[in-house]
Amino acid sequence: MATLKDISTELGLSVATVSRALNGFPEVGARTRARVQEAATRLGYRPNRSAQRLATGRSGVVGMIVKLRADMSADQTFFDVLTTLTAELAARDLDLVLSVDQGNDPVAPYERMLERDLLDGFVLNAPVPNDPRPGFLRARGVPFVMHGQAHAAPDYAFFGIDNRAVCADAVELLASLGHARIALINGEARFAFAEDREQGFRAAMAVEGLAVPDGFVAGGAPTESTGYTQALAWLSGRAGPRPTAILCATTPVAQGVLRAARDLGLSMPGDLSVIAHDDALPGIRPAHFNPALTVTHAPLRDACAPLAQMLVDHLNGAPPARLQTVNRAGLIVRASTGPVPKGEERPWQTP
Amino acid sequence: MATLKDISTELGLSVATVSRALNGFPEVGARTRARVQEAATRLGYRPNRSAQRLATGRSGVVGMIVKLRADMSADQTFFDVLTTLTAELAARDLDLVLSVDQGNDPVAPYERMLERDLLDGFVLNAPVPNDPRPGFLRARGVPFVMHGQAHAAPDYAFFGIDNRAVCADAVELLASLGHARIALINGEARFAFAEDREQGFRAAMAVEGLAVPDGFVAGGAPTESTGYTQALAWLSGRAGPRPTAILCATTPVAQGVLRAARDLGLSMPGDLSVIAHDDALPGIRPAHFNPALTVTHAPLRDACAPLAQMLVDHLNGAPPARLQTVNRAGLIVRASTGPVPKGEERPWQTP
DNA sequence: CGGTTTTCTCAAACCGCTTTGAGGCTGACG
DNA sequence: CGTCAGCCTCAAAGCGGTTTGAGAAAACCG
Repeated sequence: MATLKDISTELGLSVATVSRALNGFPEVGARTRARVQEAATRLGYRPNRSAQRLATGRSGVVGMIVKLRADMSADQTFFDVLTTLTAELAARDLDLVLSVDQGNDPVAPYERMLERDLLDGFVLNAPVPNDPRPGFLRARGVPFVMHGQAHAAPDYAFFGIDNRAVCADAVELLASLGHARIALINGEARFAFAEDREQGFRAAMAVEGLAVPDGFVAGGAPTESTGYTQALAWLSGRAGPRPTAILCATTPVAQGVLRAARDLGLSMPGDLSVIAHDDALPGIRPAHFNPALTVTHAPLRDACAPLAQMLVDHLNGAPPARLQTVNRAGLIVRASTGPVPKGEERPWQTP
Repeated sequence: MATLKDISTELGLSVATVSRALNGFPEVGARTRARVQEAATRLGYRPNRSAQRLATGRSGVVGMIVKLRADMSADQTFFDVLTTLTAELAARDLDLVLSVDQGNDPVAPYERMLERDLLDGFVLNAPVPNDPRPGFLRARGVPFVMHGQAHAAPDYAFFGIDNRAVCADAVELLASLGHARIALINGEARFAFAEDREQGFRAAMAVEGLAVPDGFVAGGAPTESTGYTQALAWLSGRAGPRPTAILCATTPVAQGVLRAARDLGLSMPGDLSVIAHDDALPGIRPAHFNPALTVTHAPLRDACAPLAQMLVDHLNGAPPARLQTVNRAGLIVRASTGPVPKGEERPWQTP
């Protein structure tokens, strides 16, 4: 493997000039630079990361923590982000190293990774309310970007979607179709996004003048069985009048809801409207559900390029508070939503 | 952050002595070593990885390629291995960096990663017959370990299970229960493990004197729908006499088979015996299937610690041909296998 | 044409650690 | 007491880059 010195002797230049030429410094002449670059590609020169890091203090490696549950499984959505992010970072000459963690202390794995003394920064995900990680990393002076929005106006770099709007848009659509009894199967309550969605849901329902009785906002793991179980409970009518529409946190949840409705002999959207938020995970096709699923659509994957770029900018000294993006999910109306069933226009009684 | 030099000046020693004391070299006296270690902990010394790497020529980072399919999804089993492997490597002071690839050239992504000049070695997985990767990496002098066994007696380090025995054990169990019409839903034919399993299956059937007509060895993606579709085809009886037992490549496939059998009103194990190979993926509980699934059991995860250790040993100069392990899957008999149904003991006609 | 900028290039220091080769000190032995 | 191991320690040379301060060459100026 060719080194700077190889190039410099080859060309009769000093290593300093070669280094500058390659790194785009202005002091080096155009002709010299061209010669150097030609020689570099010809000799197959690749900077040695360790040497670069030693000299600059930067490694070109960033980290991410995989949170494992007790059963050793990880969040399915994590891997979609992981793979895309890896590719986006690689395109920007950054490598991503993983670390897995099963513990309860949210910052300990970050601390351990920092001790390995390899990382330039972190990508965080799945923020929770009052997440301790940003404070910890800022105190250590470690750059990071957050996937997801924990609070209004954080002072760090993040990419998120407007989770209040996700539910508000869905409620607005359903209300315009005459629905009054709308229930929500939210994500796991401990995550910030779920908190935001519930707020958006309740606010939009209030705007429409609709009640949300206790028990018709549920939460749980983003799985088919969560949707099935919860929908069965609601639609059996034992908990009071059936909802005429159900909002689902994810498309697998919606699959469960659809199955429950089918099992109960309900037609869609005749008897029940279903709408879900769609993270656009690979291998799940809401458009091919039966009926085709109406969704708010915001591919998780879309966050990766912005996050990668933010992290690069941050590492290059950009002020993190400037590196913030909030996307809005798009509403895609398909066949799973329709007008409220005749005779079911009555809202729930306010408790 | 304290450096070696800080310690050396603090103690009036040279950096060389301090380095040796800390790294356990025999030339340094016990008293000196104790003093150095005390000072190191007192000053909070941490060796600078980059400097160590620059000096030793090793980075402490190994790589792995994630193969993405056209739909951007990755093999589910990959992530189970990935997380466990990451943890096992970290325990041995190695970091794992990923690279994603969607191309057709099997070695190109490895080449690209090598160009980044960051890696000490690779972990490969999912070998195919005549896999070109080992040859490529050996030619480059890059250490690697393989998860899975591509051939009899390769000359590189690998960890695998005896895939012939997986099917042979299953066939032997079923034959002992009187089954004669045994079908196989194998994994994707392009992988080496599937080839081995089919060989094991056919060999064991031959030993039992049982025929395997065309069409009763299928293959496909390791999914529930593969199992459902294939089982439906076989069990409907349109393709000839039903099999009385079905071997499945994975537990999700078995789930599909169970569903198909239920849909057709078949009882298990009364009308049909089912057995699967169980990779022990998190979140899948064959013991809780209905009926509880008989399996050959070999957690993919079990490969990770041996692989990590092999890679460490290899990096430390152990001859790779010595670093080979073949595990044997355990047979766990549960409720999905039983005696052949009365009147169904007749084998298929040899074609 | 001499003097001053500007432009380009270089040698050398440095990052923090490992490793080599040499030398000083100790004690045992003759 | 002189000598020779053996034990300990040291200075110094890398590892492969980046960065500084200075000098040489070229361009500009009056």
